[in-house]
Amino acid sequence: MCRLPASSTGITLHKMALMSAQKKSAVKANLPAHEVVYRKIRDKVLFGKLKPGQAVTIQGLVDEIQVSMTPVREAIRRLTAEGALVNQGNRRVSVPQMGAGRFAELVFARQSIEPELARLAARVIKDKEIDELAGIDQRVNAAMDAGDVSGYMQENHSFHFTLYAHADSEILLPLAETLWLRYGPLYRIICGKYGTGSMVDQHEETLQALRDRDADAAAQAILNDIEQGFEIVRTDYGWS
Amino acid sequence: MCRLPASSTGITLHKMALMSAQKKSAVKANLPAHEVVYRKIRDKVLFGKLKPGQAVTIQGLVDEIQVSMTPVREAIRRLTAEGALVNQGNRRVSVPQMGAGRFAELVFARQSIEPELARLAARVIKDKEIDELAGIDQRVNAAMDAGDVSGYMQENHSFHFTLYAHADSEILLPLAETLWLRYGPLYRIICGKYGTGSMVDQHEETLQALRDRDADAAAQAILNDIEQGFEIVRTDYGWS
DNA sequence: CGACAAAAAATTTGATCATATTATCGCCCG
DNA sequence: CGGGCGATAATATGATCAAATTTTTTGTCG
Repeated sequence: MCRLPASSTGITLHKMALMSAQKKSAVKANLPAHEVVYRKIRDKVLFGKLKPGQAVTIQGLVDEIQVSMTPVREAIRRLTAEGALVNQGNRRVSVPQMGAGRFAELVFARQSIEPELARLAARVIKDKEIDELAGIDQRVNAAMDAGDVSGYMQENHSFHFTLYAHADSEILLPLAETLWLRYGPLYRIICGKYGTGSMVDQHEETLQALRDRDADAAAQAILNDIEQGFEIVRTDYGWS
Repeated sequence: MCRLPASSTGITLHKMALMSAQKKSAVKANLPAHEVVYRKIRDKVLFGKLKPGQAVTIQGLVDEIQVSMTPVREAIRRLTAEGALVNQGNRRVSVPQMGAGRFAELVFARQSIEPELARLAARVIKDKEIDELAGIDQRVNAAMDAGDVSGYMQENHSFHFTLYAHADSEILLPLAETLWLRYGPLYRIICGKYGTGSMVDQHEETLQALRDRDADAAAQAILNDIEQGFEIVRTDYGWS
């Protein structure tokens, strides 16, 4: 899946040293520029660094990151296709805004897709991988205790998608990712308003269901986890 | 929403004549190049003009359509994000192939999303719009009677998405589109193998439910329609 | 002497950039 | 308050660089 290091070609140790000197991170240094830009903006949307309605310009990103226009354009097209950004007709793009109708759609879609991913994952997940999930949940709780909103959102995302990744799903998983991209900016506002203290999750119940090898219980726990997040949004915005 | 014709700038009749001579359709001639390329490849995937596994090269499209690399790259990135194409690691893209597992995911996703779109649409659709749908269904049947596989697939797509468009959905509708993009190449093979004679649909039942203002019945009719298509695939490939 | 395999050159394809072109927005003036 | 003018940002192209595949060459072994 990932781009393999070019070990088959005649890359010498000398050249490797040169590369790692030029680029910052030697591990994922040879990622394409458009991929780097994509991930950068994607994470900003996903973790609420960008507000709903905020404009995203090509040249702004060209200045921010040091790349040319072409990779930025590609990244923006991709993000628009994934629903992380929207085209505003007059060739401008911005972070999408949400109303009651869109939120209802988002609720329906997440409740349909994510429990199924949890169910598929529960059937094949190994004990060792459950332990890894438990470790992520500890970091979620730590971030909540520390009042670290940004860290909470990242670790919470990590918990869900580390679980879903085990479902070996090439269709449902990308769907879930687009839904989280839509949810990110809104959820960040809610978290900022109420703080991490009021956040509750069903991660413990999920972990227990996984340890019991009970796929249906895992699906139900994820459904409950999602629903608890939605409930805060619903009451705050009055979207009942 | 659409790009307005550049009437504000100093475009002379002479230049207009030149443009319409160069471009085929004067109506949507001023679409961005990347959009044109995108629609071209998208329709090819959707209606099965490209086989599963078939490679799609940038330079091949540059030669086929007469545009530069940049718009083609953007179109391919967008289509990859939508699942119409897949990245094969070594920076090449191709039409995705399907196995039993992916097919099961596709079945689940379409059965979850599309009945809901039909339900939402049924609540707001007007009589006149139902008549329009009935007209499309007649064209579906005409294509089936004529044994026109390509026409059948286009009109069938038109029937579903003309209905879904009334749902006023910005989240579920794009999801359904990506699922059809995944389904297109596979379904084209099946249609080619068995011909349009063996195809059956639930469009009449759907139309009746819409006329009855029965949203649940409309959702059920679409669910049955989808299921009938899947059944042929299942038996042919032995994916039970 | 022929054939297979490994290595190297060549061609093809993809990625990035700098630049020209074109459309849109904001502002000023009538 | 509306229409033209300049600034700004987006689109599209061709050129350039890098990587991967294919083809050719070469050497060795049967």
